[in-house]
Amino acid sequence: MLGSGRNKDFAMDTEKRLQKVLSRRNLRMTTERQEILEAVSRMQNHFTVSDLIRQLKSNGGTAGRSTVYRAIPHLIEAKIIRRASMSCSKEEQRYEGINSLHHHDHLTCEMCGEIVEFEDKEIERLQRQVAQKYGYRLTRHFLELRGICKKCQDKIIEEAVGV
Amino acid sequence: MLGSGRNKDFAMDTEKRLQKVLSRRNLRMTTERQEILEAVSRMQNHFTVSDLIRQLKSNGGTAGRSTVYRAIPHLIEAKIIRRASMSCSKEEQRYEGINSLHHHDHLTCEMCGEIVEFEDKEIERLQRQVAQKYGYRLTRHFLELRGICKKCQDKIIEEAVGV
DNA sequence: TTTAATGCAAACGATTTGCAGCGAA
DNA sequence: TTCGCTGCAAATCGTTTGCATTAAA
Repeated sequence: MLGSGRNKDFAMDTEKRLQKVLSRRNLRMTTERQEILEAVSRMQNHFTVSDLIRQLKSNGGTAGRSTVYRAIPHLIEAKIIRRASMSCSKEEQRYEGINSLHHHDHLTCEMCGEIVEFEDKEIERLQRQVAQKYGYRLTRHFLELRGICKKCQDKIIEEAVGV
Repeated sequence: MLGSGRNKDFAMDTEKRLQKVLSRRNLRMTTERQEILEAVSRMQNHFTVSDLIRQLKSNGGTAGRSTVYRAIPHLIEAKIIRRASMSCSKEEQRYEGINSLHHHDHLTCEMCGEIVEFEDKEIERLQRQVAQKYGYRLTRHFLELRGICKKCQDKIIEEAVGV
């Protein structure tokens, strides 16, 4: 039941999907929310709320900061964006657009901040297996690997050896 | 008995490790930091800074909130505690004591908040494999599965069916 | 003695909220 | 005409920081 329904949702364009989520709760599609959608569609990689607002303003948008914040839960529910990093508390939350069914997790370099996106079906299968083992129905997962990328490893070695 | 004996070992062991981390940076072991260690050793599961302070105060400690916050990075560096949850944005950060080398991840119920700790060597092997594939040296990972536990699933069904 | 550590209160910064006017349905 | 939506400013709240004082080493 979930499968084909979800595919259909993804085929719908983002405005329609947001519309659907909104009307399900008797909420309204406004010009501000359209501006926000437009800005999201223009964002390339990961972005913060501040990034999004900058994009929105530079495109003539007038929506305010709190309006953007108020829109985010709906955008997430409509699967238009998702949280992109589990970064710890105080940092500004990062988001990313979802433009396909292609799910991925992140591998972050702790020195330079480079982010590699990866997908591992086997890890996801094992996650479902773990949830099942404890009687849980899995709704989502957060996986972020952190490490040191090749370049930064080289940099460390250079500094140590002095070459 | 066993309990207090373990606490003592934990306390002795941890004090040494903290000492080492501190002196490496020319920092000092103070009575407040000992109080905090003591409180950490008394915490059972996951805890917030507020929980920790409550424990500390109830045990006669006098260390203030900012002192606890200032101690946390050192406790983490000494591998005495670690972050326990990827809690999103505003929630108070959760920590947990590390009393053995036994590593685990978390499976959280999104309705009742129950947390199951699990360990999956195979998932960890695959994570290392992913990091290697991109030339990264893995330093750590954050994995949190979220879902609905069996009890809450039953509750949902009861409410829907009206039994 | 030196200088890190402490408690307090004020500051921070991302996010949320109260409110009075505005606008979609 | 409804109510939900908006911008604004003020409020939250976990966390950090400045400062004068205290206390390890």
